[in-house]
Amino acid sequence: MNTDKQFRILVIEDELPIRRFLRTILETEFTIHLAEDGHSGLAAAATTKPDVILLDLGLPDLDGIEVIKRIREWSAVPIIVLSVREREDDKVAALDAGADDYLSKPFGVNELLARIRASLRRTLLQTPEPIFASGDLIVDLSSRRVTSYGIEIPLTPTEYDILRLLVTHAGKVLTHSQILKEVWGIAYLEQPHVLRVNISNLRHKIESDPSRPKHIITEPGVGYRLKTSYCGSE
Amino acid sequence: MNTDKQFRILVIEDELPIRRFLRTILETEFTIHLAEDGHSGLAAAATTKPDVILLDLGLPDLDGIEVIKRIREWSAVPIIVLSVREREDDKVAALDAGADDYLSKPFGVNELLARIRASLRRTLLQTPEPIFASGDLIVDLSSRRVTSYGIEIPLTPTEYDILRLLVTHAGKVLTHSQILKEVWGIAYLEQPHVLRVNISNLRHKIESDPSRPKHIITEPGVGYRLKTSYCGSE
DNA sequence: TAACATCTTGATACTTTCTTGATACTATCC
DNA sequence: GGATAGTATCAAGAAAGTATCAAGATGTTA
Repeated sequence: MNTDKQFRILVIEDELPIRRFLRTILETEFTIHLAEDGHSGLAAAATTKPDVILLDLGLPDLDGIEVIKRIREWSAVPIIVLSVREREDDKVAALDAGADDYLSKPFGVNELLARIRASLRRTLLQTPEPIFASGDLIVDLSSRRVTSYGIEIPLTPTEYDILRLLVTHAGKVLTHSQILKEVWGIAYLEQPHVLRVNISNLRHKIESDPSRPKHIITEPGVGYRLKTSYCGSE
Repeated sequence: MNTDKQFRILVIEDELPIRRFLRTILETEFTIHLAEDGHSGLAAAATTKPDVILLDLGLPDLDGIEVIKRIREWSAVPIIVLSVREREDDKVAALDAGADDYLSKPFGVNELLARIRASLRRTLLQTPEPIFASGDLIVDLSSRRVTSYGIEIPLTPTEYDILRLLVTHAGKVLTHSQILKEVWGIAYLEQPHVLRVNISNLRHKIESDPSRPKHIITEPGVGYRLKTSYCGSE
């Protein structure tokens, strides 16, 4: 969240006329960033750290629902969907994927502005940074980077999924079944072995002494927990 | 925010058929409270502490905008406006008064449900879970952590299960059989010994003087009780 | 197809937790 | 005081859960 009065809005929209139109009506009140497809939109969401995202569902390269999910992996920024799709199913899918609001085109300018204001008002109170830091370990969910003592650590997709889950619930215990369900799906609920192997591998990458973990704590009989604000010397 | 799965929804709507309709579609998933005019709606908002309010703008006694403003004076509960008014000015006025969303009648049932879920999801992120605190002892059920004098205490699954049971019924006496049934299952009903051993172990971890327990009180011949708001020196 | 990274699975060593029996303590009643 | 019923503690073996290595399976890329 930006502290000055000028909030940032990211517009992800492939049609040039609408992009221009949105910029015109928004730029007097907000700082505008524009992206014309899903991939550059995702990149811009990470780099420009907008306070609100306006998203068109019909992008040329990525499905809009997919864009919402990918952003929701690391950010709680308000997402307002703008779409020509009027079908209720589309609205439900977008909202359940993590969108905050859904406006059908054509929409009224003042209504859009009012809905943006409503979103901003809600998030003014709270917005945690999507960066987890604890001692030597830094996990930046927006850029998908993990570093320890400043050195970048390459993680496999599965390892990163586990770590992301732990980071988004840092400090809390996640049960084996919770992790298995989120990372592998419900079919793997009864296979804690695969989780243990991956936790072991993860520890060998991010812990300085894997046999005495400082970050990923085992809660015997229950699950694992990512320790918050670990500060060396113990 | 309610901790159980059943969220509360307050419907403020003067037309009986719509009230009935909303109750029908919502009551399988939520606990529903109904109010038929502005004044009783405001009163109900204060007494029932809903997690979401559905508000009709066209009430007989008070203007809907006025209702939103009055609620916003003391509460941040999500308000979703349901209205036949299609004019953009009405939407802007409602949103700027503090409404979170605006749905024009007639609306799709699934869209309404999705927008309710979106509102609940947002508020779920920012409301911290309640914790139990009594003197030196702090039990945080949401992160499964127990601390005494700020020092984290590792508990075994069984010990934690017992303590959780005591915390969720803090102050009340739990009989031996109740605890045995909940923690070990009905097969262990006649084995109070295993419970005693675990209570003893638990006390040695969380009591500063296990032979004179301040937290887990023995009720001879009955069971055990977790003392609430113990504040030292007694 | 080869080279590479990743995932799954099995075997094994290791650690923690649970259960059980023996024993000691405490309060109450006679 | 002694008996009794209920309670508390200790310690050791059994059971359950956990960590690690490494080989085979799978999939991806050039």
